[in-house]
Amino acid sequence: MARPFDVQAVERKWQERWLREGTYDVDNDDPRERYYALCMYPYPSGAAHQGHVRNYTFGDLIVRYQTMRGKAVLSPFGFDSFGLPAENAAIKAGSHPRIFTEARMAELRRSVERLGAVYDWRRLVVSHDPEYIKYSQLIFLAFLNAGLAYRAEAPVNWCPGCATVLANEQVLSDGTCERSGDVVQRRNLEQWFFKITDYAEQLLNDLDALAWPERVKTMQRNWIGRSEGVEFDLVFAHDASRAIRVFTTRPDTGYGITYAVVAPEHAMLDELTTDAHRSDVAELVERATTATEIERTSTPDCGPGLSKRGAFTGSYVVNPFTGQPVPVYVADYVLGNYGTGAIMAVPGEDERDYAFARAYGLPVVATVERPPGFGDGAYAGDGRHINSGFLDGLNVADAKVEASAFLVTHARGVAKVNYRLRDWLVSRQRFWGCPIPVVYCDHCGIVAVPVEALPVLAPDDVTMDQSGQSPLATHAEFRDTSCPRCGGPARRETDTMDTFTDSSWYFLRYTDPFTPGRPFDPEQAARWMPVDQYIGGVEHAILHLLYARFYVKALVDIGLAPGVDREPFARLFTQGMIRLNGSKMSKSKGNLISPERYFDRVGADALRVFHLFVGPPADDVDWTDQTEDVIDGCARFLDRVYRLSTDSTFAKRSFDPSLDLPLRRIVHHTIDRVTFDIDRWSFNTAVAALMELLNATAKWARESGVDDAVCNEAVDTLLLLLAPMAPHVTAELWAMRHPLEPSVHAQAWPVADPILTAEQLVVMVVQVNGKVRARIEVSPTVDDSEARALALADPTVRSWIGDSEPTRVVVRAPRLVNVMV
RNA sequence: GCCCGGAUGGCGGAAUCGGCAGACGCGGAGGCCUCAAAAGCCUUUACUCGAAAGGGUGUGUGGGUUCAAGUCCCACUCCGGGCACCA
Repeated sequence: MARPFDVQAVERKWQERWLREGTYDVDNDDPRERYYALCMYPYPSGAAHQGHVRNYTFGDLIVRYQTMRGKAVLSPFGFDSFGLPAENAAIKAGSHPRIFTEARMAELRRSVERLGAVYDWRRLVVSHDPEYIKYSQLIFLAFLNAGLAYRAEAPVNWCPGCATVLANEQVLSDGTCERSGDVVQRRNLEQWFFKITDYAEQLLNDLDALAWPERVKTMQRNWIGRSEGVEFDLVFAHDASRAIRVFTTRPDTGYGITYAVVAPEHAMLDELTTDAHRSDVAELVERATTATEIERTSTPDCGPGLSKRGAFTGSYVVNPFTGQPVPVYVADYVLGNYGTGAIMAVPGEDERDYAFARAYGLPVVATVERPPGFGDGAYAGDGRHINSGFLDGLNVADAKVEASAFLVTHARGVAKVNYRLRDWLVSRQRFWGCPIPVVYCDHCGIVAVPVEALPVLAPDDVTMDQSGQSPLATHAEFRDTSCPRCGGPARRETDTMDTFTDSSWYFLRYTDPFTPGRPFDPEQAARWMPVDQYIGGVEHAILHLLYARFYVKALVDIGLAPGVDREPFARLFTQGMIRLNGSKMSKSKGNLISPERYFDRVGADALRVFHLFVGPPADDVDWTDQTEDVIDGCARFLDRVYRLSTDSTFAKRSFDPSLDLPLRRIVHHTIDRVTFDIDRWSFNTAVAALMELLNATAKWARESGVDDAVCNEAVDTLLLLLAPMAPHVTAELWAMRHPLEPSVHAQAWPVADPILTAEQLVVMVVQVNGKVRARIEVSPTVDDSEARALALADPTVRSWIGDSEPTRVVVRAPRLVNVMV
């Protein structure tokens, strides 16, 4: 494309100036109203891809727009620089992850600068920076001190591909690792956990007040999975002093308990199992505990597969409602780590119990009346209770209340709330992460590394392989140490922390990376937080966004962030993903379309306008054969802006209201439209409005000649409104037109004149029998009877009505009249 | 299976409240400029009947409410995403 100016030179010039002058540096004592705009800090995977471009284009638009609105905008940048890909790449290259990572960081930073996105680089935060490590460890120790970090043996998810354990959140629903795709195995290992479950209730309740996409909030609610019910005892039939404890959300169905089930991991399984059934039970347990998640969950719900998934223990417990003994089974459909690990089974009202009962020939009792026409199977809906003694005739809600009360008095019952959410497993058997700052002493046990000794840094000369133990464990000099408490021989923890711990507080560090000796000054953090606008991909809906919420609440509670809002992100926007031929564009799929190519060919401004214009920001973008043409179209639009702004060949004339007022009205209407659209994140229509303004101004200048003041108002307004979207070309044109003024981005956002935005004439639609038959220009203030008279007097309308009298006339002045005949 | 989204011209999309469907752009067609091309500029472009004036049809499918439905209600189809033995 032949361009009317040297795009590359202009973009380079302004990028250098913004960087050199620190245009978007903002001090903590800035007196203006504060605004914190943040894109999720990126994993440094090298030069930016289109997903980054889209993200930072939106973020930069907000930063520049809010600055023009007169706010002190905090716009920081950083890198989530710890993590597995760097470690794996380093193993492959025989190099150090730091070398690899820092090279990728430099590439990404270069891309971001070439995009023209502006940041306060003084606040750069990097996960693997020793300062950041120090404070990540300080926070870990504070959690440990507060009882929020603990070490426990538990069945955990082991990924053979990554050679490390994973958090539940990192295992996909098909039982594979979200990163490597390997089938995750279950292992019993001693690991570090964070007590996120202490915050389950708050994490759930506080979602309500957040201005987040409903979809993301729903995902978090489902993940937390609150359920209310009753925990109570099922006493052994042969020994009333012993009992298994069960949890249920349907105490009302208690008369329908026809058996009970314990999980294969249940502590009392051995006690329950009689000699005659010992081998069957052992076989089932063996199968269940060695099975991968996939095998355990992929078996069909009914049919022959089920016969392999449960076994009778030989014992009986008593149904507290009927007093009758019911058999106790062990089955893998009951999970050891939810509720009490044991259930009362009600096949009449629970689908899983029904399938199991069918497969094992267990009785099914209906305790809730079925609606007419209901066939076989479990019925989970509402209805009158039947076969239920004192509960008969009650609906489900009322019966729950009565049954719960009964269990409280007769079966040591207590009301109980359970969550699906598990504690966050944070230790990783990998090298490239933040070391966990504790030592193990034979005398003193687990001892925290003293704060003065932080940071605990991993040595550089470590052999990294995928043996399954932490690479640090093989480094004797690091591993072997002395106990900070007794001075005796001790061993360092050699696991590192999940990288999601780093991304759980970086946004706090941004608010004050300046005060020495502390992660951040709580006073500064409290002033900037919460983030006013957080922008990122929806793939973090549960992982990062849940962990960060937990961190902030915990940091406030343990005194590290007093006064800081308990929710980190007031508004969240999740952008759509970019697809190429139907599949997500990603580095791992190797189907990236490099932004660099477009920076070189059409410039950053054109690529930015494309990402804004292509569709709603929340929607996915399909990168197709047409995309190249659309990007060229965006470059063409900017070229037209350039030509119009620099054209001095239009015929000059003096002000003429009939020629100039219509254009001025368009200009001021456009100010309102663009402002409204940016505020509601409708960037595509904001760009369309600017294209319309450009077209209208060019047509006006060409056809009627120009009055200088009117022309300048139109062009300058266009540049101001376009400045957050296409910062380079607008900065250049503004500087050419106003060499003595501050730059376009330092100007105030324009405000529309209400007199000019008020409508002068309205097109009133006249329908006959609901079909548009005429359009009449009317004053916006016409009342209903005038509108009706005007409509009925219109010759075209008359011809459609003919001789007949209208049966009804609906008038909505000044917009519409509908005549029925 | 459950829970969320979505379906509008050849394509991406627009349409704050139930009130002109298709803004804006891409692509296409025609024209101007040019020796010619590129670039630029202008006109046109939902489908359909018609020479035209003008008419009819039209927002995934089928019903409904309404003077009026892309928009609201009911049922369904397809596509995308999330969750999935959580008792």
